[in-house]
Amino acid sequence: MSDAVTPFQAPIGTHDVLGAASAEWEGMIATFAQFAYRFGFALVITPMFEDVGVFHRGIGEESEIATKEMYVFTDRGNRTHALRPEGTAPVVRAFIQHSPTTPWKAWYVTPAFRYERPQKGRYRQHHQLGVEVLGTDDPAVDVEVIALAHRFYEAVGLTKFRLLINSMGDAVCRGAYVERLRDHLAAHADQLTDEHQLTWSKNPLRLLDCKDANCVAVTNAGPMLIDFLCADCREHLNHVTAGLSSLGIASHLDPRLVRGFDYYTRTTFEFVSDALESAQNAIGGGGRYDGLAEQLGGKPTSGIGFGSGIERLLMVREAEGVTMGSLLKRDLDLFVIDTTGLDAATLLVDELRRAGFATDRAFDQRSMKAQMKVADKSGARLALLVGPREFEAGEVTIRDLRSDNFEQTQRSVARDDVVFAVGQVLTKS
RNA sequence: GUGGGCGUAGCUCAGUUGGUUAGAGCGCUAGGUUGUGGUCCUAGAGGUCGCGGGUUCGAUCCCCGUCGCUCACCCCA
Repeated sequence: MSDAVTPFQAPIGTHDVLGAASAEWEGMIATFAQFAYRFGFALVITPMFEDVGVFHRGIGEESEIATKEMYVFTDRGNRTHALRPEGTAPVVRAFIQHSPTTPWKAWYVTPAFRYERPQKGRYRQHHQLGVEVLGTDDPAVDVEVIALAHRFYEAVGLTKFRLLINSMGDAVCRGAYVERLRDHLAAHADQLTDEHQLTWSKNPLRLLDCKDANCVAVTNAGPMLIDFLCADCREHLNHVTAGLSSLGIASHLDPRLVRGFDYYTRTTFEFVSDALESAQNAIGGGGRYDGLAEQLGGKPTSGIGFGSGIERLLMVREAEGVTMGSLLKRDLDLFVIDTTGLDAATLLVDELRRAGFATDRAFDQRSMKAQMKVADKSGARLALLVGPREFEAGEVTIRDLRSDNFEQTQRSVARDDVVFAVGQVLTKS
């Protein structure tokens, strides 16, 4: 006797997508792919894991993600790899490795892994849609990337979201500001929360992201980067906000906006949803990373991108009660019912599928009634019946499953005319 | 990493102040209709009451542990 085996479950913080959710996912990804194509982006696929250095040098060794959230492992060849915690660094690594002509516009859809306790809208494996543009620092590209995100959100039915924007400065002005901020924090360190006692000197910008009232008070009283931008950075930011404005896209300057990765320079942005009560209200974000390629060993190359969480988008869609329906039609055209006990369905289904119709069938020799039920649930427009009578006569019965008076509209056609006949019915509706 | 809530059928949930065979709705299967779905009726299948240990004559219920889910902190998509 074998012992009962406890069934395996998906690992903590991960989830399977199937059933009703799967069409939403497929629709979300297909819609994004369509927008990316429309905006001139091509798909890029990079490995799920990289040398851990790609992320350490990219997102910053002191960042939360690098220090305690990455899935780092050693392979059998003693190489230290990390599962990708985000989408940008690997794409930039690929850019450096292959030197495509610039501007290089790439889009991606990928899982991202972070070891953290799951909660609403936060998982150990989540999925991101995003784009990157390498090789130009034209503020018009910033506008294009942000506009792509904005138009995409609109297309999937979101309405209650805001665009927050800020500038992180560049090599010229950011360093000087960080020193000033550090000095300010040093003078008020006693007012910061315990967990920030180590953070403020190592990564002072992180403090701007804190929601603790005392921290907010301290940083609000201190210097703001927006006031210390060099002339070039200031002009760049002005170009971006003006460009967005000309497209009718409102942006809200948020001088406190900083993001979780160290690689950002100049334009930084985040889309937040007002439809969510929860703490996880960011549906996407990104920014410019003009120093990243160099940090990863490449030639100095400007870059900008954004990423958006699929789980978050679907969550917000639900929270907003989007009524536009499924993003993707996934009902079948045809369902073949075969009660001959022979291989009539096998041949008919193959012919119909080759002709381009979405077609399915039942198995296991079930009764006509049972097969009809399955046909109905499949969402198919037409049922094609082949019973002994049709088989003998060389015919197929076409039944409109979406008609109120299907008895009247049911008719038989010659077996050889089926493709033509269903084509007529399906194109005129 | 820290803290709260919750684990009963595929799903959503009742229930037992500890006591024989644990329930409903939906879903699924079959029949009513010997070749016809969406309505209706009938029947059936499906549960080690998350798992392990303890207390007890007896535990799905009480206690402890554990695993998982969930929410919040932190952080982020």
